[in-house]
Amino acid sequence: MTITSKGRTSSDGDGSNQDPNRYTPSDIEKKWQAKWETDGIYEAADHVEGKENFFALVMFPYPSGDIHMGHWFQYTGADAYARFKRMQGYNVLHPQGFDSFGLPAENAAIERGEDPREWTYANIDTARRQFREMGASYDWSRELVTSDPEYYKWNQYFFLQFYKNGLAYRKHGPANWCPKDQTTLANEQVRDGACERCGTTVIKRALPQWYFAITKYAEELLEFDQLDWPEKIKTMQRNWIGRSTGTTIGFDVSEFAPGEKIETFTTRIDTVYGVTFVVLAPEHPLVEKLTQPAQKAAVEAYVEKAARETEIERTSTEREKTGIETGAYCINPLNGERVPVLVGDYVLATYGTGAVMGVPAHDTRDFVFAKKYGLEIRVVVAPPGWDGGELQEAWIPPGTQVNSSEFDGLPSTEGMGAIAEKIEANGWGERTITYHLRDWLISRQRYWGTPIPIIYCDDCGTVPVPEQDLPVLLPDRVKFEADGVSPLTKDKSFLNTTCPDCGKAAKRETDTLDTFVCSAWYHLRFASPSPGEDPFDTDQVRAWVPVRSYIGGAEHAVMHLLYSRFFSKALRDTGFVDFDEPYTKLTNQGMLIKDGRKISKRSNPLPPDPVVAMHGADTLRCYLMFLGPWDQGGDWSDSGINGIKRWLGRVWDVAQRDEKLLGPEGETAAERELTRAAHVTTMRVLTDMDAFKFNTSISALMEYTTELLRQHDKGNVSAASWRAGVDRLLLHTAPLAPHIAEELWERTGHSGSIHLERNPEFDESLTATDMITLAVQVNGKVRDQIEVAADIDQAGAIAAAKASENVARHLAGTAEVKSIYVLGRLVNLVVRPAG
RNA sequence: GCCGGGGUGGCGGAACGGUAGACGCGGCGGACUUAAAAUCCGCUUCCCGCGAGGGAGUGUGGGUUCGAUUCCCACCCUCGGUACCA
Repeated sequence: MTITSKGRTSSDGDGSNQDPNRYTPSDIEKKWQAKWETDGIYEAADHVEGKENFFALVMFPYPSGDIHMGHWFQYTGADAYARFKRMQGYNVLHPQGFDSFGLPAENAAIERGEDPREWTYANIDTARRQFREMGASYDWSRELVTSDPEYYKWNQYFFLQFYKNGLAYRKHGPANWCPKDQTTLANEQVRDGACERCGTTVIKRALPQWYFAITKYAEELLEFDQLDWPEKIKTMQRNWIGRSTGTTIGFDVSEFAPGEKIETFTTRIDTVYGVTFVVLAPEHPLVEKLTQPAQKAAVEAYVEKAARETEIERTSTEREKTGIETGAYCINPLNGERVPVLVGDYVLATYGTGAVMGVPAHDTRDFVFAKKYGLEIRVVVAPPGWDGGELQEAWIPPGTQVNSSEFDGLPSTEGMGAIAEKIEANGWGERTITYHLRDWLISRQRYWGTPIPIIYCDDCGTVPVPEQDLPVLLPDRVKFEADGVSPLTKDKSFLNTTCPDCGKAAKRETDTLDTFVCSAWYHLRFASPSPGEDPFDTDQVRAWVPVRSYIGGAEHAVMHLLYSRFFSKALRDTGFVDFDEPYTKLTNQGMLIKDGRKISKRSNPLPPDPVVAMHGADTLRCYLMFLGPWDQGGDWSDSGINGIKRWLGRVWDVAQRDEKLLGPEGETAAERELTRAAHVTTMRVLTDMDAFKFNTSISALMEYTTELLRQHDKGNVSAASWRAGVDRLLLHTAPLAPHIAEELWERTGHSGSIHLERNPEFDESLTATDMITLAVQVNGKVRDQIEVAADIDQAGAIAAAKASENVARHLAGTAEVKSIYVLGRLVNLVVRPAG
């Protein structure tokens, strides 16, 4: 086939045509993927003369099966950005790996009788192949797999460092338990009272469990000044940490339990004179001591019932508040009043002090509760204009202190501080800050995870595994039994060991670490993949971290992202790193949906492989990025992909047209027009790519492609500027469609990879035109469009506007009020009826 | 309830306070073809009009402005997140 000036090439990929000039994605994509890998062009050196390092990280996948379209959406966008930054002249590190520990592997193993390790590593092989088909620019030399002993060894190592420094501890107490997954869960992994993974209602179970002391960093984790993160994620973290300032105040109960006080926490100490009862959580340690003989049976029954209920049931807003009297009374230290002590299941043992002061007049829950049990409702913060009558509902906003002894008449906003001061001065309590954030529960009663490196010895107690004995290897070929209990508890060769201190027989800890421990520091290992005897090399980490661009889904806002921040701070305080934050810039890709619903393997499937086979990876990449603003997600439809395919076909065509048909260089209008289009395109593409606006980048490139084709058809431009234009098009296309760009770069006579080239530059002064179109408005309505010289002045523009026939018609019979000229845009003639 | 997105043609979506609908899909018409596919060219917000042109129009109602998709106020819908947090 000969390519003529009108030459067209077909871009359908049926492969039946052997024409070497045909765009056949499957051929060129395989070819380049292999070559890039052989040449190692995406492997990042730690230091390159004259280049600034840029760590472009994307959240690594869990290898639970095929890479699906949602992954493509996320990873092609992240890859395009990394490629763009590389072409901006940065020394870019864009690694990939697998977060391969976790429940799905184990569940699959139980369901299908497969070994979790085999299942996982088979999935990883598939995922690796699919990533290669995507044409992503990963530095595979740094790949990491978290279930490899050389990785999880360091989870164990860090656990021991944290243990030594008081940042890891074991505690016996109520923990979230998922009955289906047969394991405890961190608070962050409980959504609406249900297991984040399987949706099963979570119950409380008392167990000895390991924790990381994330709450020590609660205050520091609220600092986001250094972080260029989406406001949404920062807000979610703030809410999760849940800082509230208030006052703890003790209510004396020595009449019933000598020397005891009920500590309560409140954010509304201004209402303390309105306390008419105090409620304890059913689990509160004082419940038993305070309950009077007459109430004993009833209270015990109530507490037992509450224990059987789930947190969702107990905290449902629809549910009626219930409570029961203990028969005991406590003393409000401010006014000496004796108020009843109740037990109520709407009070949570895990928040604040596990006891609340009841102020029905100024708290919605207390109001309902008081109405139900006939308790006094005493107004102490009067609403504006309050007549002293009964409230119809709790008054929450500020007001004026009443019934509050010497504080009467003060605005409650001032009463708040004054009352707190009095309480502190008298030693009744103190101003306190509480957090919703709990310590990170890291124990999992499951097999497929990092073994916790602890040994229990009858004589020496809890003994950490010595560092030189790491890793504690996860045993192979374990047996899974129907009871769902972790095989580690039954594997004698694992379980039985000797005490490192005294040498006597001892038992290993059988719990494994939460998989979120793996992802809390993986970026450090990417920066330093083979450091020898250390978890990572400090200089290498310093070269790359903090991560300059981190990409991932918003669903990790309070799990991974919070844990990772904690890990950075804990590693800083244990002397491993010298920075505070792991990821200085975060971008969330949006969600890819189809038919208005999230894509899901079962209910709404959308496998990428058939699309790649039919259209090619470049087409799919670009299509996903063209769907809409990438950070807001996309709406998949099968039909639209043709538009991208046609565009790439046109790129293929335009790059290979015969330049001999074009003329010599000269200052022609067509030449200037082509130059202008070039600079406008580069300006748009550079701006948009940097802001993850791949969709508008692509539309700019589509327009530029059309312009190049049009100019070639006319044949009035020089071969040199034509060639430069094609180069520019290919360079801008390279991050988005890397294979076709590379193929055409080679075919147009370049040596070396296009992906190691620099982005084209632009000169803003060359983006201007000689003639411009001005809109002419009369009273804000467009009445004509006029062509004028670009350098026209205001008077000239207004005169030209008035010369328009249609404009003149609308001006007839009016008097001029004023005329506005917006430079290069429009003229607005403001008039009113004459006379 | 509270906190964040977002409501624009038949569809996905563009628009520094300045010609609303770029780019693409789909549709319609045409070229090429024996024919079809592919490709290329043109048209395509709605209403009135042969046309020139006119009117309406960015979820709703107000406001600021010469001019508002854009800024302000009130509200509706929708998608995420989150909550007896004392």
